[in-house]
Amino acid sequence: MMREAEDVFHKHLRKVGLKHTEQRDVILRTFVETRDHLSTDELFRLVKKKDAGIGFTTVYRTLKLLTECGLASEVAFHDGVARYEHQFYRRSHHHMVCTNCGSSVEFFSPEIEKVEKDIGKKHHYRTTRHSFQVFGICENCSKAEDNGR
Amino acid sequence: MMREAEDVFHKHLRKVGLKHTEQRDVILRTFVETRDHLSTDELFRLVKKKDAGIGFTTVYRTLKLLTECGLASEVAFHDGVARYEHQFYRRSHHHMVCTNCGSSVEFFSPEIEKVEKDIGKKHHYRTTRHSFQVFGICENCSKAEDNGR
DNA sequence: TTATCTGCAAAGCATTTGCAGCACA
DNA sequence: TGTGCTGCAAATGCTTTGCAGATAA
Repeated sequence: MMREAEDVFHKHLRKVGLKHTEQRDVILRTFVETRDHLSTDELFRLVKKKDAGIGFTTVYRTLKLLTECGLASEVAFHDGVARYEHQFYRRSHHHMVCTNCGSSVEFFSPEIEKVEKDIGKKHHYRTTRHSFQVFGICENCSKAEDNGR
Repeated sequence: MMREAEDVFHKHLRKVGLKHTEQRDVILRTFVETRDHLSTDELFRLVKKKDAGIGFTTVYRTLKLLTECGLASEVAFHDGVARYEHQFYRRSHHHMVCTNCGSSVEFFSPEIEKVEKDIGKKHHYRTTRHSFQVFGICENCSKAEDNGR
């Protein structure tokens, strides 16, 4: 998986005439090996542990590159920061976020894909993507609330 | 409709011990009579046409108040600005946004409500709301693209 | 009278960009 | 050898807050 991600990334770099650098590789590897929804800043902190010399700007710009070549995609948790997750070999999925503690679960829902298609057809839009998140309170937080009473 | 919106707003103000001012009324009226998805800044510009003395901050804070009492709700178009729409007497609905020209259409989809409920139950979340948007290219922009070739 | 409101200006914050020196090809 | 890269610092753009004078109750 890591190998293939690197392949995709390096091909993309060559294709658009950009260079292959040590920093970009470190950032890609850190991103792919993390199973989470990272903000630019969170990824930056992880990258710094491996190579303290890499700056925020480089992480920020590399994340854009990863998004361009389809390795990363933005997910909106509506908490004021952009988050990214890796899209390598992953089925289309969605997130449910706990508005109390910020934890999230992923789920798959073919119905949603169907709604996108149907609505596009109905209104003559050529749809490209959609965004769907569910918000609520997770089991743990619900319990904690009850105990607090 | 305007009358009822004012009622809800004034009751809310009294309830939380806030005052009824001319500015707040102008902002409410402007907001309710506009059928659109307004950013704070857009609403501010409309309000200024009626009363040039009203400042951005007041619009911003009043929009928060309207959201608190359920008259407004935030919609995410993912373009970096917060947008609001009025919720008075409106069925739950969603948006499809053209990523080229920014225009949008509204649609209703009971399936989405069902998915929220089902997923919440499955993962033991007490769901409170969800966010769903479809993105694509509208008919006009598609045509314009074709003509451009 | 007095607590709240208003509008200005300034602060916050995440994101983006300009630039001088560095590194890959 | 030269174009692109890096990281710093500063700019940007939207959102939020502090404050002194104004206003509703």
